[in-house]
Amino acid sequence: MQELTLRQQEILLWIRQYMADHGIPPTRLALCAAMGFRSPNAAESHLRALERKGAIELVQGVSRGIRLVEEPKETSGLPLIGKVAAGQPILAVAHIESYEPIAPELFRPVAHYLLRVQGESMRNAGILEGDLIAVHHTLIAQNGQIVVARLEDEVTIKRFYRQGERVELHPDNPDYPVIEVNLKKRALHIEGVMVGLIRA
Amino acid sequence: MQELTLRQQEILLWIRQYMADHGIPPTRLALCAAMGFRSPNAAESHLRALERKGAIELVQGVSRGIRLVEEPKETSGLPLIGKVAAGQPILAVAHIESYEPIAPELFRPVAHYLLRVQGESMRNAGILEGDLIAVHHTLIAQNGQIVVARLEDEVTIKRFYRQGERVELHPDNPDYPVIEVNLKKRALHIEGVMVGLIRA
DNA sequence: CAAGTAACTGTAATTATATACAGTTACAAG
DNA sequence: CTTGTAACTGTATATAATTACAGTTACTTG
Repeated sequence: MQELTLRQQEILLWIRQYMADHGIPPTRLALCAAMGFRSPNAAESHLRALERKGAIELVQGVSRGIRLVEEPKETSGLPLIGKVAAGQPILAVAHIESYEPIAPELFRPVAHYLLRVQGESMRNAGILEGDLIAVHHTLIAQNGQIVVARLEDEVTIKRFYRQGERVELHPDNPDYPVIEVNLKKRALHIEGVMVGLIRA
Repeated sequence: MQELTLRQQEILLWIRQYMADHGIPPTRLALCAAMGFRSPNAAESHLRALERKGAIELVQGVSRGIRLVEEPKETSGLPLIGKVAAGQPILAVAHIESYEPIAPELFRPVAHYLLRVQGESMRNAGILEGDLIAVHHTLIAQNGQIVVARLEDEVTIKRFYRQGERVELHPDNPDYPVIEVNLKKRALHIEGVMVGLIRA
């Protein structure tokens, strides 16, 4: 959205207020009356300007055909992370598929985001492909916890075991191999620990 | 709000959908087109009826002057059902352990309540002891669906298969037996179907 | 200083929309 | 059997609303 002039901001604000009050968008004439315009064309051209700048959308030929273009707001809920591209931070906005209406406090410790599970490597822990796991963002994990780990730009969900410099990432599925990591040789980052699961 | 006729419910539903889609209430003519009316007065009188029954409000002289009257909605969240005592309806208030902050619409079809899982009989379906399953309350189930069933006062979660009078309730765990029911001999009630799962 | 743009006035025409009035059909209840 | 109501058809009309066209004024920018 382009920057609005002061007057345009004022008008956009009024439209928002009108819609909150009346449940429907205003007409050109209502805008005239509110702003003190004597010409409906003043309203019209303001609306056109707002549309040009991406603040609203106009549906032509339709009475009250004004749509607010929503700002990407943070709803109370948890961001759902889909596929994570290699080498990018997990919480990059680009990865957010949607916000799910789930209270973070449902989980203990609180969940920070949801991650869609790919593959069946944690099948025996009751984690299936397509499930959403709730993740608490933390850098430290206890032995035996299920963690979201990043191993050389690859994000994976495994059970975490550490002894000194040696870490083992265990799948909960005999068909998958245990991953052994020597922290001195390969970079391993804990992104968070699993605190819950949603299957929708 | 008074009770609506089937047709009125249908129309109210359509209005809701229209508003969700377009961001503005519909006109009488739009309602006509959608419902197949040939007369705008059909739309008008339906709207009047809906207003009389308190489902909507009409603002006279104003285009698209239709306001939805909000239902006093329940505590947003889903009731969590713990142990169900034998012989009692599953949704008895006495069984409600708590309300969990989860939107029913997270699941499709919508969830009506959560049920705590006891036992490991559905282990291979990724359903573990202590998990909460989201249940859509319905009396009909399709073959293969995971259902909440009541068999002689006992509530159980199993996969449902039916052929005529014979029903099989399959666990997803080879350690548990398949339960066979002849509907003529034993009473079996479907309480609902599983639509999701929460592990907190 | 010319050109572009924001922010308007003023008028007019067309179309979108609400809404009244006069009926019809079917069904349920007293 | 009448009365009431839901669910419409069909016509008509006033008014609500959009939108085009022709201007004006002030300010900013190359």
